[in-house]
Amino acid sequence: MSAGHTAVTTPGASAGEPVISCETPQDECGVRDVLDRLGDKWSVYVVVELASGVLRFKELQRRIHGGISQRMLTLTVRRLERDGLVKRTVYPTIPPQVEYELTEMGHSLTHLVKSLADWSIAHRPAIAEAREAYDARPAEDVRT
Amino acid sequence: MSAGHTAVTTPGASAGEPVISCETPQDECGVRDVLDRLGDKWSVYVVVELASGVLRFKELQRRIHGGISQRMLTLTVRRLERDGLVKRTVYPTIPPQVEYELTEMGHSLTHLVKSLADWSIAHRPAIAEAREAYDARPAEDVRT
DNA sequence: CCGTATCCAACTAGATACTG
DNA sequence: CAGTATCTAGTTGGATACGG
Repeated sequence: MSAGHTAVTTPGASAGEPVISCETPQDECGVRDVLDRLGDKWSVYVVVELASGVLRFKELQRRIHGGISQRMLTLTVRRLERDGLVKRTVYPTIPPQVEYELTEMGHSLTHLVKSLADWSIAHRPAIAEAREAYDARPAEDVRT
Repeated sequence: MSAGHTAVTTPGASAGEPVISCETPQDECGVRDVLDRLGDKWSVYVVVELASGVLRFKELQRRIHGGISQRMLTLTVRRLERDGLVKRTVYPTIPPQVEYELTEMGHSLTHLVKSLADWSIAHRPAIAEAREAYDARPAEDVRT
């Protein structure tokens, strides 16, 4: 609670009262920070996989189903490590062995990821429906 | 609760127990859906501004401080409209007038945005510290 | 006023090859 | 095993000009 101010009221009401307000609107109360971290293609996958325990590089790569390349996995874990969300441990053995695990802060992020997942699952049908309705309309259907 | 299964345990513990598990790991319990929607540069800003009420196109553009272009604002509100998060109302007047507002679903999203903001604000100092520590190290400091 | 169309710059990500 | 280097393709976003 040091930077920026955030306030909410019940969002069920259509509009009128402020739901989110920031003293520094430029950086959106800092939401942008998290989004930049989670918005890329692979970070969330890595966090989710590491949520259940320590993993080595190759094992981590195998578990990510989309088929992440070595390069992208390296970039992703490096970013997460730099932000203090992932701890990287190198054992100078032959062959080399590197282990990755979430830090405390990284684990706290899994809460957010779960919230996102829950919201997504809950609203997926509604979103799919909205998309179909939108895509199916005659293109001049933009009146009130 | 129709697609995918999600489960959590307390994430304070270092590791071991599953924190998040999915039956369809490929799409990460659907987190990817939300992230794709919120991960772009402007969606969150639009949602935040609309959270406090109905706005016209130009007014919306003015309120977004990063200086969003007409093009990007159009693309962003169209995506949000297509997903059923934003309602677009056209008054066929001269000059034309278009109003944007959050739908119920859109308002429920502001909860998530607030969670993201809170987490970001709470951990921003720790992240900044981690980055400095990471950037300041001698580049061969990768031992245990 | 509210867009759409076009062009262009920047960034992201994949494939591949090579190293300690 | 765990990367790094390089090259290339695809996507995103900004600037600008024009249309209803």
